[in-house]
Amino acid sequence: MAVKKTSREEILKESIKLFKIRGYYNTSMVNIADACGLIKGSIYHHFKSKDEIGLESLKYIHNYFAEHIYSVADRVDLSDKEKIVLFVKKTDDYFLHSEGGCLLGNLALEVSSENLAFKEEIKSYFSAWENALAKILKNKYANEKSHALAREFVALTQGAIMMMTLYGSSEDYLKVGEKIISFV
Amino acid sequence: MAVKKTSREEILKESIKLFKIRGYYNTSMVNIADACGLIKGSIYHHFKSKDEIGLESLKYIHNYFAEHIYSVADRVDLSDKEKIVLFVKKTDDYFLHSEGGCLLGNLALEVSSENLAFKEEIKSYFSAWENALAKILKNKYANEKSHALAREFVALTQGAIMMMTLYGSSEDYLKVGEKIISFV
DNA sequence: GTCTATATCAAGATAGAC
DNA sequence: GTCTATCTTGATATAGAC
Repeated sequence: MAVKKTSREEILKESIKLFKIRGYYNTSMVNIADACGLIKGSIYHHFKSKDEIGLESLKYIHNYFAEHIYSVADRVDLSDKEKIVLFVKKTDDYFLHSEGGCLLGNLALEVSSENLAFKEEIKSYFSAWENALAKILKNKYANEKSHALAREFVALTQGAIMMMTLYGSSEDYLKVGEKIISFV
Repeated sequence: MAVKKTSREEILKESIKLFKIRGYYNTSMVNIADACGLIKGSIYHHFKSKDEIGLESLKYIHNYFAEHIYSVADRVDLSDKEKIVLFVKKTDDYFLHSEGGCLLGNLALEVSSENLAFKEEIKSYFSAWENALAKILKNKYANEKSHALAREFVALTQGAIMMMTLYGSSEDYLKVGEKIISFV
């Protein structure tokens, strides 16, 4: 909840864009510096390494989802149906405007077997996503069933984002959201 | 159908393993050469560039799927139910023993927005997957519905592979196959 | 906080000996 | 077909001036 927009946050935002589109290893400190209107060396005043930028980028997105999307599951002023509709709407708003797909999903496949810290952060992000969905499903399904459905929806969403990114069409992605809603 | 195992194919097989686990950009010519018991420069006798190895790797896997898995949809000696069961069994046999997940799915997220030739090959692989599944579904569902279901299964499978790779558990992945079978 | 300059290393790729 | 040796480029990262 920082009031003042920090330079550190600006660097993270530009890095996230680049990591999603170019991939992590294929994004250089020069690419990041260029996007920020800085020179390569200046980035090291804000971050001590590229890996730190990578990990902070993952945490930044995870934090955004936790604050703005997963939190919907805890709203006491909404019915379950309203919760899932809002949840899906917010997820759509994010991914339909996120060039390059899902950072955490992308790096899950590219980096996670090489970098344990990245891997743990990515697992934590997906687990939180599952838990939030399961919470909304719990009044209608048993606990285990809720989690199984939630896991399936997360996987389906990631697969749909992959296809949307690859084919440049959001049509099938949007049907996933409708499907999730229909289960509540 | 080459009788003699070529050195070129050996290099491809080692490269595919490395690309899946380490990622494309993070795999160097030295990594590939080491895995083949060669020295870096020797690889260039077989391939003119790393990008050629990458593209040939994608085609190699695509060809394997077309020959051994997608072809099941054209079997005239099997019922639709037998086809889908065999299709899923062969898919499972592949991915349950494929450390690092699906090469084409991984590179879809890492490389495809940077390399058009890779992107086209990856799209072609997923389209062929969808077409094969849709062919098996066509006797039970309308053409459009068959393709919509097939696309959904492909996306769900890719998402499930992502989660299987990340969490190291095949439990949820296997349920996807059962689900596909239940639709025929 | 950003710059210039540089250190160090590893990348992709090529030439030519054996 | 594999090797040694080398070229060139670009990577991460650091030191110190402004």
